[in-house]
Amino acid sequence: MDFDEKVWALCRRIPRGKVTTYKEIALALGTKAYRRVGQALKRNPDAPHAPCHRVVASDGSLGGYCGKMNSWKKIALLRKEGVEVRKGKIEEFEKKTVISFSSSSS
DNA sequence: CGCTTGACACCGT
DNA sequence: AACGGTGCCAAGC
Repeated sequence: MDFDEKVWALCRRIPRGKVTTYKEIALALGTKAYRRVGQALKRNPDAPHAPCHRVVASDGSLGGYCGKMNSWKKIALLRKEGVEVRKGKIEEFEKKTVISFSSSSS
């Protein structure tokens, strides 16, 4: 289980309608390399299996996974999940940011 | 081995 | 509030 794999694993653990920050993920893995998390998702070999779009920046913004592209389709998808996005920012971000989504399931 | 870069984060101005 | 600079950890050149 590499660091990156853990990241994708966490992403898949994120409940629908909720999001998490790179920071929390990194800390959850026991590190301070927020950037490593982002790169891990970027390299994401399991893209369709890892809802990286549920991972946002600490500001509540989409970050860079699509916020700079015209791939706002993902944003629309987030809204369908229950995550309201305003101008590229998460509504009620602080309330949707799930931290200890942990591995209690299964 | 050392410098630079990177889907970030935080403090200071 | 927006912009700039610095810190974090790892990978690439």
